[in-house]
Amino acid sequence: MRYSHQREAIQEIVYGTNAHPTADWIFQKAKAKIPNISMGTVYRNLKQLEDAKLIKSIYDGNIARYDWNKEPHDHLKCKVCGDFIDVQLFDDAIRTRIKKQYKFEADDVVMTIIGTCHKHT
Amino acid sequence: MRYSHQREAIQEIVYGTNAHPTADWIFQKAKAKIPNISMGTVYRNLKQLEDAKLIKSIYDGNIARYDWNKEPHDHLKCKVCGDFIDVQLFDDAIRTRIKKQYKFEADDVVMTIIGTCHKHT
DNA sequence: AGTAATAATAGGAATTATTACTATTTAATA
DNA sequence: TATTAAATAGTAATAATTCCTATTATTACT
Repeated sequence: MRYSHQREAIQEIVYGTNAHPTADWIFQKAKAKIPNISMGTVYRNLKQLEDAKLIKSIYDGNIARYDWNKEPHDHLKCKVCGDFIDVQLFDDAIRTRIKKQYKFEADDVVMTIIGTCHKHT
Repeated sequence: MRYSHQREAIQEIVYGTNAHPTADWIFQKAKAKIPNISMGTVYRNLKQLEDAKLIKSIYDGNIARYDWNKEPHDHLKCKVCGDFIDVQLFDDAIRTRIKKQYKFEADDVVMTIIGTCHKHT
């Protein structure tokens, strides 16, 4: 993977927030630094960064979000403000047990708790 | 919600499979019964059926699938054949504990294990 | 049964997220 | 510095879903 100014900027943007940004949010931020960057560049680089295990993608309903946190973890999704919050629900032992429990070669456990966060109570 | 022939057909299709069908799959099946049914009708009715708690929707990556199984349960997703399999990973006690563990009013726990099913080993 | 009110429909246009294409630019390196 | 191929900008295309509107069908009320 050859260096590119655009990819560096995109990576910095993802690494600089806990908000689990969408491709469009990243695109808007990137335009501040590189005014004529294009959406295709954002998507291509997000995919490359993910392939290189430098970021992870998660689906929030039907849209992709990106996360610098590569550790196994889960998310709380607030249906009021849309916030996506990192949580560690299980230790690795339980996670491993889940993977072994079924006749299934498990790679990844994706878990999201949907509800209302403390800001709206 | 007023009766409609189309909605009845759509509900029967969802209730008649364990395959967690997509809107398009349901549309194809519905056309066999009602040749001029339209995609908008399928989506509108799936939403109504979900609002009426008669079906549930789940996201498989970025596409919606529909499920007649309204009980709390999780899914194994096979990345080879795309199969989506129902599993009961936790008992209700654990599910309840998860909901209480965070300062978060939790409505639903969405969990999917991604990997390879027994057919490909 | 006949009619009025309005929910639901078909068909198609619009939207949103994402991917694909292509001529041009740019980073790596010989 | 010249060469080469990866990366880019800009734009077109695709896929899933939602929206719009004139027409149709169900229900409620005579």
